[in-house]
Order: sequence, then structure tokens, then C-alpha cells
Amino acid sequence: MDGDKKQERKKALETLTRQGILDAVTALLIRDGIQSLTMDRVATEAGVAKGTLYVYFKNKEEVLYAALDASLEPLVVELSALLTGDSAPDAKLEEFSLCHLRFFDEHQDLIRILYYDREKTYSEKHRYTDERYRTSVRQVAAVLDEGVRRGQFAPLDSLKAAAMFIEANIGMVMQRIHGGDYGGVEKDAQQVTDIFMNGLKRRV
Amino acid sequence: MDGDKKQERKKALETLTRQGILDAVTALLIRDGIQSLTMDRVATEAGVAKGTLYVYFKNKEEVLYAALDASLEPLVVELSALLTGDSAPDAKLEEFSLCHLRFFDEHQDLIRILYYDREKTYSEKHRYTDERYRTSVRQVAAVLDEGVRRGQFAPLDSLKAAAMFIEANIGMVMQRIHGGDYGGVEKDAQQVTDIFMNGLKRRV
Amino acid sequence: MDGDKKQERKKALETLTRQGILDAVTALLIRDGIQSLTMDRVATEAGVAKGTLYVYFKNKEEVLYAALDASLEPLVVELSALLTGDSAPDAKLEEFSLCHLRFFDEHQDLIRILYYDREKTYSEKHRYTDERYRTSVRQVAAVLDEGVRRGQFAPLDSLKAAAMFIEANIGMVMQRIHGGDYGGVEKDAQQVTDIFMNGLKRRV
Amino acid sequence: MDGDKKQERKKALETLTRQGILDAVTALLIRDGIQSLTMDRVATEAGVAKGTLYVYFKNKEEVLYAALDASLEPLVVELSALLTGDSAPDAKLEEFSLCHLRFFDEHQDLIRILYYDREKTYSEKHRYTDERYRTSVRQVAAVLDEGVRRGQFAPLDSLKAAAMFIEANIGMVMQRIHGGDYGGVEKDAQQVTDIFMNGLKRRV
DNA sequence: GATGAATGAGTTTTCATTCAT
DNA sequence: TATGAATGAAAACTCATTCAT
Repeated sequence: MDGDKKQERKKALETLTRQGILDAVTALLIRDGIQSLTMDRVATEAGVAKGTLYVYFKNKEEVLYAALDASLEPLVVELSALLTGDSAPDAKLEEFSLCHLRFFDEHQDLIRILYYDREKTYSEKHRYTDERYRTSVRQVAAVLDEGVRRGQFAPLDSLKAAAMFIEANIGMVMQRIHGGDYGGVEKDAQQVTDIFMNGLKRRV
Repeated sequence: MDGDKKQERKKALETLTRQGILDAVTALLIRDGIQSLTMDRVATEAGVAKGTLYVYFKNKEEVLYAALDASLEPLVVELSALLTGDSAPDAKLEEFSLCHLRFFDEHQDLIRILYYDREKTYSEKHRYTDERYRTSVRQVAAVLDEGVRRGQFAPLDSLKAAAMFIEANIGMVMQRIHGGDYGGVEKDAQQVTDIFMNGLKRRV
Repeated sequence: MDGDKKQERKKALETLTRQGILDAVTALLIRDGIQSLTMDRVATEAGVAKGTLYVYFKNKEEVLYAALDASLEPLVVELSALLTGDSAPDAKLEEFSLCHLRFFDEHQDLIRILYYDREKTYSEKHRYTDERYRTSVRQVAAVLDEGVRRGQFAPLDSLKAAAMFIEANIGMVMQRIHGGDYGGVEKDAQQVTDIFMNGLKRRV
Repeated sequence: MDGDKKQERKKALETLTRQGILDAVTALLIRDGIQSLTMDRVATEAGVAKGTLYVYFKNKEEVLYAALDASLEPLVVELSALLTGDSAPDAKLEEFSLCHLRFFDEHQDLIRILYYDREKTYSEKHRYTDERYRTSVRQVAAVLDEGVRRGQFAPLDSLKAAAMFIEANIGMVMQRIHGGDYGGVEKDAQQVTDIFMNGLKRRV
């Protein structure tokens, strides 16, 4: 039967429009920032009518939410897999830095959206970005705790150290962006690792 | 002549109004965030007419800019003094952490304005907050360079490490806020210092 | 041949769809009022695609028109039959009240549609509801005229008295609804009849 | 001092704008009905900017509410005074009819707004019109009760009879409008009175 | 300087209707 | 016939800014 095929093609088309909208949002966000993001512009950029946006999304907030979600999904998934994997704690942190820097090396402009526009994007209920952030903090903290248990790291307040670590990575990314650095990710990841690994290490 | 006195009184009154407006902005910013800051509300909160705002400031952007400036001035001045002072590099970093944490311990809500609302606040030309941030990065980097020169710290990319350090401090503040921590600033500052000092230390 | 059968079945199905749409409209009208009636909701409620509505009806107005028509048809037919029947004028009025109250006792929510949403529903050309109302007025007026001719009622402006009578009945229904009365229709019909019969009666 | 004068003039001007808006709403309501009432048109009709509407009223609902309120205020006040006055019950009802007819004779178009657009105008919370209507019903019912107590009227369900009476008066107005009647108010009021007085009268 | 009424461009959102499949 | 994705005109509402007093 070709009913299935039709269904399939239809679904594909739908996804295409939806994705087109999300891409448009991301593009606009990167190009002009969140302040000047209007539904009008999104529609124009996506090449659809304004009304179409409301066919796929309930309101502006949802579009924004979905777009950020889609953009950051890969990073979130990768980091999460990495942190909850089987490697040793120090290896995990090293990987984390590398992964983080690599992602934003390829998607430099997303950092502005992710970290500069943090919180403001959403209404009070919807702090999704923040939730994602909190999850990262907790996962890193778990890794630190494991390191302490294994005697690799000195005892510490793991949640706070985790926040420090993550933010330090962000700082590194931002500094790279500001300095116009492209490439050389490994060296920078190394520096983060060096400082933190030594800083955390149990001192004998 | 009492022309002078009049002039004086006038000036004093003017300063009072101006300050009143800035205080209103800060209060509103802390209370409701940047999204819901309107000139209308500022005027109401300050107890002046809407038109008065435009007597003292060119436009909304300028009001916001001035208010943030006024709020963060003390911190900026203190950090700047500290970083460009005569202490040893490691002592400076330690002081920096302590000072940073202390300030946001007392003005917890300002961190949201300062770091979450970063960039979005201003138009392209006016990245004042960011400028202030860049200055801090440079100053910390200078301290690190000095530390390297003195052989206290291992060689490093000082700008990047500076960004890491500053962001790590911010991470600590945010974690404190999230955890609802009040007080105990010294212990947390100690953890930042511990990790970074050991991390930066020249290894023999 | 089964062409006929096919045709038949087709027609039956068509009628089913059509009726389903009308039922959906009535249900929505009763549930949420006319303000929130959208073609989208009608389609959803009826379980058909939005486009289908336009297969069976020219536009929203026609759907609404047809739905109200279908809902009120029974009452209109009954009242009309009653008023143009063979009973005596006073009996007719008595029956009218009873019938009117009974109908809206069973379909309480329709009164809102019928009398509150009167006129607003339609464009200038289409005052169908109103037309139906005018017909009722004329029919009741004819009954009154007959009563006058027979010497039962005192001479009067029959159209105006008819309007009064009909509206008085509506007033009774609304009061019943407002008071949350269910049942006891006969007693209330009796009061309408009592007042009007005595009021109209030729005084000797 | 002329500070007072200034204040006065200012207030007068404000009231003028406000009243101008309300007049515009009433005019549009009468001319085109409630369906086509848009804030845009109100602004144009009132000769002010759209934004000005929102300076004086919170939203569309409030404008509508205020306009109807202002239009019907005189009638409501007059009827209320009349019904709660010192006259005998039958005189009150007679006066009511006369007053009611007279008002709508002069403001024929308001009846459409008042009675056709009843309820639909407002959101669920705001049934002001309806509240006004309920008050009238109660006041008339009180008059009827008083008539019963005095032995002028036969015992009855006063609230329901009151609703009947009021609606009958509305029916009369609508019939007059439909018939294009102008003037002759007294005769029509007489008919309402005749029918109801005789209908209500205690029968011996 | 101080006021605050008035502005109007700009924004989000709705929804009846169309049309290619 | 039936679909439902797409449309776009129209509506409500916001708010920084101006300007006459």
C-alpha cells in the first residue's frame, strides 16, 4: 500500500517545516541576539507565514524553547553519556573539557545564546536551560565524589567545585571566542585539565 | 549672594532625583528581572513622572547602564584596587575570591543582573558590562603573568586562565545562591583558592 | 446494479457527516458559548478535518445558521402547529407557555443561544433567528386577534401584546434558569397564563 | 493660586478624552453593532491614538463595560429611584413601563446593545449588565410583594412575575422598534399596564 | 526642571479560509 | 470527497519616547 508512504512523506514534510522554523530561530538568535527576535522575523527567515509558526508551536516561548533545545541537544547528550560512563573520574573531566570546547568551537555562536541569555529566555516556570545546567552540575559533582572516594581527589564540596569546573570551561570558551581563536582545542582543554586536576589532586 | 547656595541646593536636589531613579531601577531589576523593566515602572517606583526620566537620562538604555554601573561600582573598584595592588599574586587571587564572594553574598540578587543579563541589556555599541568584565580578565591575567614571572605559577595562557578563574568564582557564587547558602564565605573562598592555587602551582 | 445502493450509502454517510458537524456545533455552543466557537474546534469536536467543514457548508455563518436551525426546529414546529391549530385562543396561549417552558426545561442551554446570542450571530442579511422570532410574534398576534374577534379578549394592539407575551415567557424561562429550577413547569406556565389571561380578558 | 485651576482644567481635559472615547464606543456600537467593534475603530472614531485607549482603560472589555455603563446609567438610576420610591405598587409598575419606553424611545439603538448583546459582551466574571438586570428583577419583585401584601395583587411568585413584567416591557420596546414606531409612548405603556394590572389583580 | 497625556510603531496572537494532494 | 498544512489579514495590546504646559 502507498498509504504508508504517503503518511511517511507527509510526516517528513511536516518535520521539515518544523525544523525549518527551528533553524530560522537559531540563525536569527546567532545573528541578532534574543532581543530582536520577533515572530515576524522568524517567519520571514523560515520562509513561512506568521500563522504557520502557531501551527507548530503554541507561542513564542515554545518556539524559543524548542530551538534552544534542538541546538544544544547534541552537547547535552554527549556530555551526559560521558559523565555517566565508565571512565575514571579524572579522565571524565578531561573528556568533558575537550568535548565542551569542541562543541563550542564548532558552534561558537551558541555560547552566547546558551550562557548569556540564560534564564531570561524563559518565563518563570520554564527554566529549561537552567535545569539542563543544574543537571550538568549534579553529574560533574557525582564524578568528583567518585574521585574523592577513589582517593584521587582531596575531599571537597563537590557541588560547588562542579559549578566552578563548568564555569571555568565556559570561561575558557568565552575567552577563545573573544580572542578569535579557532582550533587548538586540545591545548586549551589541556590547560583546564592541568589546572583542575592538579588543583583537585589529593596532596600527600 | 545666595545664587551660589541656590545653585548648590539645586544640584543636591538633582543628584537626589538622579540617585532615586537609579535606586528604583536596581530595586525593580532585583525584584522582577530585566524583562519586565519598563520606563513606566521605573517612574512609579522612583516616584517621579515618566518625563523626568528623560530629563536625567537620554533613553532607557542609559538609565539601565547607569543603574548597573552604580550598583557594581563598589565591586569593580575594590577588585581593581586589589588586583593592581602590591600583594603577591597568590594573595591577590585569594583576596579576589573572598572579595567576590563577599560582595555577592551581600548583594546576591545582583549576580543575576550582572551575569545572567549580560549583553542582552545593551545594544551592540554599549557592551559596558562586558567591558568591565574584559578589564577584570585582563587584570587577573596580569596577576597570573606576574606569578609566572616570580616562578610561583607554571607557565600558562594567562588570559584564558584568568577567564577560567573569574568564571569559577562566579560558578561558586551561583552554586551558593542555588543552594541557599548564606554566610560561610571564607570556607568557599578557600576552596576556590585551594583548587586554583594548587592547580596553577609550578610543579617541581 | 449496486450503483443505487452505493449512491444510497453515500448519501447516508454524507448526511451522517453533516449531522455530526451540526451536533458538534450545538455541543460547543452549549458548552462554551458563541464567542469561543471556532471552525477548528468544530472540526475537532466533529472528528473531521477542517477542510471538510467547507465541503458541507459555505462558511462559518452557514454552519452556525444550520446548527441553530436544527436545534430549534422542534420547538418552532411545535409552536407553529399549536398556534395555527384549531384550539381556542386562550387555550393556545396556555399551551404556548407550557410548550415553551417545557422545551427550555429540557434544553435549558439553548435559551442562551437563542435569545442571548440573538442577532449577533449573523450578518446583516441573515437574521434568521430573528425571522423565526418575527414569525412567532405574528402567529401569536393572530391568535390574539382571533380572541378579540371572539370577544374573549379586550381590543388591543395585537403585535405589541404578542411581543409582550413571548418575552414574558422568555422572562419566565430565564428566571427559572437563574433560580436553578428544574421541573414544576406546569405551575410556572400557569402563572404566565393566569396573568395574561386575566390581563387580556374583556372586562364587563 | 492658579495651581488649583490648573488641576481643574487638567482633570476636565482628562474627563473629556475619557468621555470622548466612551462616546465613540457608543456611537460605533449603535452604528455597527458589537461584532465589528475594534479598538482601532474606537481610536479613529474618538480621534485619539490607539495607545490612548489603553491609558484610560485596561483593555477592550473595560472600555465596552464603561461605555455601556455610561449609556445606561440614566435609565438605571431613574428606574431604581422609581421602584424604591413611595408610590403605590401599581403606580410604580405603570411608571416603570412609561419610563422604560420613554428611554428607549429616545435611545432606541441602545436596546440592541443592552438586550441583544447581553452577556456576550463580557467575560464570565464581568456580567455587569446581567447584574443590573438582576437588580431590576429584584426591585420589581419587591414592588409586586408589596402589592400582594396590600391586597392589590393576587399571591404570586414575585421573582418570576417580575422577570415576566420586565421582559414584556422589553418585548414592547422591540416591537415598537421593529414597527418603526416613534412617539405614542403613553398608549403603549398603557397597554402594558392594562394587561399586567388586570392580570395581577386580586380576583374577588 | 518637572510633568504626564498622548502617541504610534511594533509585537504577539487568532482564525476563517484556501488548495494541493 | 476528505484532508490538514499553510496562509495572511486583522485584532489586541505594549511601551519608549515626545512635547505642550
